Amino acid sequence: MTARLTSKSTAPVRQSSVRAHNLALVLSTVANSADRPSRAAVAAATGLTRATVSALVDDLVAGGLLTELDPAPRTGAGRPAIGLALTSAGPAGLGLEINVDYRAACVVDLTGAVRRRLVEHADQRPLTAGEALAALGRLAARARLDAEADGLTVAGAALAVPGLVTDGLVRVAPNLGWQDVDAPGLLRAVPELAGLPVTVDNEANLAALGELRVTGGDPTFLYISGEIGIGAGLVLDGDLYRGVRGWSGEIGHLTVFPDGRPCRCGAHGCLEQYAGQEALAADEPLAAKALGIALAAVVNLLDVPVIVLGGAFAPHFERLRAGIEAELRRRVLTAGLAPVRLRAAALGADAAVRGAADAAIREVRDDPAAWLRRAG
Amino acid sequence: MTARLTSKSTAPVRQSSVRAHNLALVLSTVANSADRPSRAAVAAATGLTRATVSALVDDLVAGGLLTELDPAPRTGAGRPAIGLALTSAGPAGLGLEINVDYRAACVVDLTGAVRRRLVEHADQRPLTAGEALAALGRLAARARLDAEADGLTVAGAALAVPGLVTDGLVRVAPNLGWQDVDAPGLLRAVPELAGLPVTVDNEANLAALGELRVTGGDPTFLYISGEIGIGAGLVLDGDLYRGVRGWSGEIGHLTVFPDGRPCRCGAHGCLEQYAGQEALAADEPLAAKALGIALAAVVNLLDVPVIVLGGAFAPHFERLRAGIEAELRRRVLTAGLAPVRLRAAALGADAAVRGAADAAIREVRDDPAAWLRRAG
DNA sequence: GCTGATTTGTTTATTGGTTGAATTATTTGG
DNA sequence: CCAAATAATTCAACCAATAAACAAATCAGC
Repeated sequence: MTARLTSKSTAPVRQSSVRAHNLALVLSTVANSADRPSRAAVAAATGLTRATVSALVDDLVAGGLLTELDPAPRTGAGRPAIGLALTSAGPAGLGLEINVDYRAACVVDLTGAVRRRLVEHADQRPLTAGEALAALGRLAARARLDAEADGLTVAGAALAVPGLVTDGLVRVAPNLGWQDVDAPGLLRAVPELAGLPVTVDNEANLAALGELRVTGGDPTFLYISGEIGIGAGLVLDGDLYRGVRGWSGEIGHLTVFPDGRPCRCGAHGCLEQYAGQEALAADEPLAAKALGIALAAVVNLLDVPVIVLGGAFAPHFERLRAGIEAELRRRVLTAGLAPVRLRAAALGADAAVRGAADAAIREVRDDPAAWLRRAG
Repeated sequence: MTARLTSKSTAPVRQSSVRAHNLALVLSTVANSADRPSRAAVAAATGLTRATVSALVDDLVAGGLLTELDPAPRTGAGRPAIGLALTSAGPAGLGLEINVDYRAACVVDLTGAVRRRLVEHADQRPLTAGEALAALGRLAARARLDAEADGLTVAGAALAVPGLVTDGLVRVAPNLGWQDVDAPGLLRAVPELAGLPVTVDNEANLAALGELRVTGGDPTFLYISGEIGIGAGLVLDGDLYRGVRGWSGEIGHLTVFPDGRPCRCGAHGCLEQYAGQEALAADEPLAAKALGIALAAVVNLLDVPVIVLGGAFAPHFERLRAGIEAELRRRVLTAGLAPVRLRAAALGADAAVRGAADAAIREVRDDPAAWLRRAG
């Protein structure tokens, strides 16, 4: 079957786009293979011819994205295959996070392995955005040097922040006291990071992306993270849904009890008042019910088959589970047809940094042609 | 700028895919141009060369999708341009709808003009699914013949039903008394419809798609329709989001008052109990508040900038507006940054049939290469 | 230990599709 | 009537995938 490629892009397609797509296809096929596939196996899996796959693989090997494994896995007769695998010495993603009481950096290589992890505990609130980002920049520079000492090349960085992000601008991060901060710009100002592509995103979004890497099977799920606020990251078919302006996932302010407790946002009965970190710590009896009501809304609306509880929810998972599931059974219209699956997050407090690093390396995985061009 | 084409498809890309994409690109560029663009204008708009555009346009003209307009719009010096426009005599989409008290068919041509509209009022509930679909099939056959008399060729059909749809199967349509009905199969059994590609979808989804065509500017919005139940269709960036199993948009069973009135679904406090057709007719005082709470949830979750009230809500729009907007202002976290826009639907009761016809003709617009292959 | 079967990977000619430059066509303005 | 300008077409070159033939490296059987 041939691809349709009728994506909504208004850009023309040339032959080089074909190559770019097929390079990505080969790379992801190798990445998703359990064992080390041969060129022939990749050809069979993708539908491309062996000749084409050979040419593509040669480019990817030359560009340092794939490696040929000498002791190839054998079976039956015939010329022995050459195993292919993602290289662990090529490009790497640099994940960064800035939060209320710590700064963190994380380096992930193309295989998804965490190669470096640096954390500095310190209250960020007394600092200006510029000061905090300068300090984070120093941490990032150290991580980059460390990574390069390991033979890695940092291809790009992504920054996780607890706030609303639009067009690379942190519009507002209440818990940090930030407003309209050009975080990527300030980071790139650090000499050791000059020229590095830097993106910013909401921490819940990136944590969801981190969970995706670990999750394996489910490409569509809602990740809900309880930190100071409650945020959610929605992954639809392996891609983050960010909303039109990047302001999606504000599940903490879903109304669960319309005339309930007043919330700092000005409304009444927000989920955050019943299942926020303080409520959880206080063993608030309504937490599970409130979560169940809010999550049922998400499922009714979006038909999300899996919900992952992360952040501060993860440690309370077993306690909350029954209550949430009871509400889901009652309130989800299609619960009878297929129950919603509830899971605790596999990653802990470092989900967001980890996800940020994944997001950065993902750019290379999704568009290897761009990397090959850069690498020359 | 070149397209990346790194869609998640696991299919290989060949040169023919490039042509398919660029054919669609040219067609949609012509469709979205206010005036009749020349080949040169299309080239400038798309980034393709004039030579390529000429070749593509020739194919589209030969295949009966575009027409050259003799009196081209003139300006300044130089050889006069040949205007291009979608043909109104080529392929057409056949929209079908079956609902509690009527059957309907609708033919829309490539330009989006409604060319035929047939409605039969009759209670469908006493009929079996087979009987109802046979009757609808006769209506569809008539619409098809009428369309062909007008020089149109029906390219495909889409059917709107008030129920849950998965993989072309109507899993359950409570108000019709249907369960696990292979509606496309039964329709194709009608001799005059043999060989026609038929799809099924939920009525709210298709109504949303119908509204998209009329709406013009906003490619992302939530359409909410109050019929017997309350359904919603979510259009993200011009495409319908159907959920993983096609069960999205069940907004009628969002919880608005957790311990409120019992609902036929077994839960308590569902939106439907406060803003359903009966509640609206009875001038239920809580309708606007309930709608506001539910819609605020959607916006917080998905960052949808526009909400369209359709179906039974449209006539009550002015009465409900202030109440809904007040709740949105209170409960949407980002309301201060950019208010949610609320609109009454432009289409009336025929939104779903109309949307179904649009969905059918959309297939041709999105993949003209397939049509050209079929047309020979 | 040789021979044939088998599978992997590469080479080569062909095909399909876009590009860029040159060419032709048709108008306006002086 | 000619020059400038704009539209559309033609044609050689290029790029990428394909199909088929070919080379390489192993196993199985005698």
